[in-house]
Amino acid sequence: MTRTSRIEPTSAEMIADGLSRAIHEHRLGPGAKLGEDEIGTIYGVSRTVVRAALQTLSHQRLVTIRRNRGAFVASPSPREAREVFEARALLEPRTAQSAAERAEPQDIDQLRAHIMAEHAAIEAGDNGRALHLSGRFHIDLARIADQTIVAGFVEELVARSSLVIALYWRRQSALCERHAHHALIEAVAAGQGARAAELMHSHLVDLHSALDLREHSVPPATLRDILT
Amino acid sequence: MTRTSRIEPTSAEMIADGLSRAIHEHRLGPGAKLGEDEIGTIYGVSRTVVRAALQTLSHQRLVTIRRNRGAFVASPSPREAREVFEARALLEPRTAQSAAERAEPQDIDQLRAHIMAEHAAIEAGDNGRALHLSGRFHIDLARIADQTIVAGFVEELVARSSLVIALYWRRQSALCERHAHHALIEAVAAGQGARAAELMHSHLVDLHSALDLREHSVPPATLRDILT
DNA sequence: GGGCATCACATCGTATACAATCTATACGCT
DNA sequence: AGCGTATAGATTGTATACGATGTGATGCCC
Repeated sequence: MTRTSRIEPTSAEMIADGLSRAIHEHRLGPGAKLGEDEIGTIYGVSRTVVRAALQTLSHQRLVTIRRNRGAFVASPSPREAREVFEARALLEPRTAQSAAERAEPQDIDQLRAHIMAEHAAIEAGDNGRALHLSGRFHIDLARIADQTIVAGFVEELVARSSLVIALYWRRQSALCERHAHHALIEAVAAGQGARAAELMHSHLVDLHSALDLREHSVPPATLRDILT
Repeated sequence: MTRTSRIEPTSAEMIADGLSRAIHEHRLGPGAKLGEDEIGTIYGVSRTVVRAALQTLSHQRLVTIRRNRGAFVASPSPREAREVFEARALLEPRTAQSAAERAEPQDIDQLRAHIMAEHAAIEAGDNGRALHLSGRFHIDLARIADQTIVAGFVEELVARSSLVIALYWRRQSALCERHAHHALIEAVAAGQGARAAELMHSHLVDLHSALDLREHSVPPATLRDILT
């Protein structure tokens, strides 16, 4: 969610947001074609605006644009997948630590609300939404840490993680997350920076180890795309 | 330098690159207006393409786009400036360490070549180019570390650092850089990861402390912009 | 003379039109 | 039949046109 202006979100931003959410919630999978005319018709705008939105998503690495061929939902290679989690393991323990050191009571409330919504989504069987909220938790943590720039990086990495999970997730257990996030909140609420960092690190390692990074388990939409 | 395709760089990419270099080399200062028509005339393309280029730069945070007002070279606030160097201090020691652990002889040669070119630029009094090369040094180090994603972040941060330096640089001494980069190469060449990380950290702290982050020392190009 | 409304101009935002490129089907050849 | 080529359709890349929104100046009123 790249929020450039606070009020009146540009139409291009709205479209980018819509597509972004669809990708996050796995309604659009890696490799899906994003035709300009098609999207334009759906949102009732011209291709000009759609192109701007697709370019935005392309810069966030959520979408791959291939010259004269169009835009597709990105499908990260195993290598990219590994790097995404390496980068997160580098950044997020620090944001968790800073968050623990600076968190105000209202921040804690916000985080707890997040977790509750996440649990609700899981109960309701809405896995897409649960995943989305789970990501937001990490982003909000970075925001609380009061490090805008790093928070931006984390946001991008979380988005890409969603694609990685869509491609390489091994088991369906989102349960481990519950405990991890809960323990994190406790540490943050208690102002235990070092512990928060440690918990975040092991949480990310857990996530990483739940991936099966052997060759594409699910080959992208069309076989042709791989060979092209 | 966002190199999406290896051959045939898109016209939009060429324009973005051109503007990017101009900004890096301080030929375009923070606050400078980037009119679409003006740029389009210069490069001989329509506004459509220019807009795509400006959007790219905007996503890299090198340019700020204000709705219905146009694009301007970004002028980072003191807070942003601080965060840029904080983020670098978080990322780059690690890339330096990895680089030291993985560097091949050819990588060392490349780094040395960079330094020599940098010195040459300084001797020639071409400060803009020297600054640009100095930035490339950090980016190449991240590349050698074989961490594409983190390297991308570093690239963005280096670019933004260039703006920060344009706004907040206190003394004109680029001499300290010489020693710092030289020492870094030695550590990398010797495979001393821990030492490389340490050197990188203190190098960045040095850079940061050479800034004067009290209010905008140099008000942006047009006075009105501040008041708006 | 200072402040405010109004108007002309410049610039941006979006839609549309045309050209370039790619995809896919159909045809002819070996 | 298999394979390569040609042609038609679809999709993207770029340019142009028009409407919307700011910018700056002029002129009026106080």
